[in-house]
Amino acid sequence: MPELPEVETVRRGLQPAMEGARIVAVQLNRANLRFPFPERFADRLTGARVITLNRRAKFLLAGLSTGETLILHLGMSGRFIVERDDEANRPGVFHHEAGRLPAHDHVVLTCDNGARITYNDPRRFGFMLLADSATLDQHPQIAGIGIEPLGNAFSGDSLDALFAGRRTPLKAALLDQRLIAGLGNIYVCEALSRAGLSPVRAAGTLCGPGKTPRRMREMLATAIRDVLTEAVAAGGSSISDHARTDGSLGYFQHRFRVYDREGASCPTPGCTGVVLRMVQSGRSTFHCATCQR
DNA sequence: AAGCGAACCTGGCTGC
DNA sequence: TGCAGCCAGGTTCGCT
Repeated sequence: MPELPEVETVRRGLQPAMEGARIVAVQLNRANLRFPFPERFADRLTGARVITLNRRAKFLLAGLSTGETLILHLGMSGRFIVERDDEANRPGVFHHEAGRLPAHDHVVLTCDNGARITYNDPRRFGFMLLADSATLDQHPQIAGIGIEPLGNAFSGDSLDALFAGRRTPLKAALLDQRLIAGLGNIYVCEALSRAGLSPVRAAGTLCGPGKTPRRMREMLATAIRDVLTEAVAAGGSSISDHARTDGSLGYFQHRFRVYDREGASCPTPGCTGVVLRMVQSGRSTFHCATCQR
């Protein structure tokens, strides 16, 4: 489920329960997720205090008092459930638990503030790792990650440098985490729709000094930033009562222009096209061939 | 070197 | 109702 906005929403949901809390118990219900858990994983977490909870790309990074950082990735279907002692025996109070199978509760962290944080992941594409905080940037999972699209440095000029000489389709280039960090299938489709750019266009055609490529990459950078910002805001708007930590799409899914809208009229004002679905490198691309060139 | 398909898993939905 | 087939928001591996 989780692309950048969903991971950021999960981070904000977990922050009140985790940051400043000490982990007092760790329950592992299996030996691995996508990867095996680190050696002595439970021992290395137990007693640690969570100092910071940050996000990089689609990773959550919990900085611990032990000098290690807990690296979390939700894969396709990972989610967190936060419960408090007084709510522990009232199943159903969390609407997002609908359909949750306890068989997929793989990790349970108990904190000294009474919070119990459960990681549930049916497909187990997610993972948890530990890294030395001092050298976190060199960790294989973190090193080589591209620019943060919501950071101050991201712009059309960034795309000029990243896409130069690339003949790969825009769709694939935007999904490449080594170039831009945190985009996934949904937001790539949405950003290209907003920018009026074809997913099959070669990425390198946005580069160079010309007026047209400059305009195209500025449009794309703006579209990426806007769609992510709006999605984070929409996810955040549902946190008011309780932590929305399940990685679901919140209310933003009702605002998709093209994703999962095959056959619908193109939402671009004045465009008479229809939303099409195609497959690029094994994944669905939704787009309008009329206004996306 | 880059680019593509397959693989890793399970669950949910569609259609016969 | 049952079951086969297809699809899913991510990443990595291995083969052209």
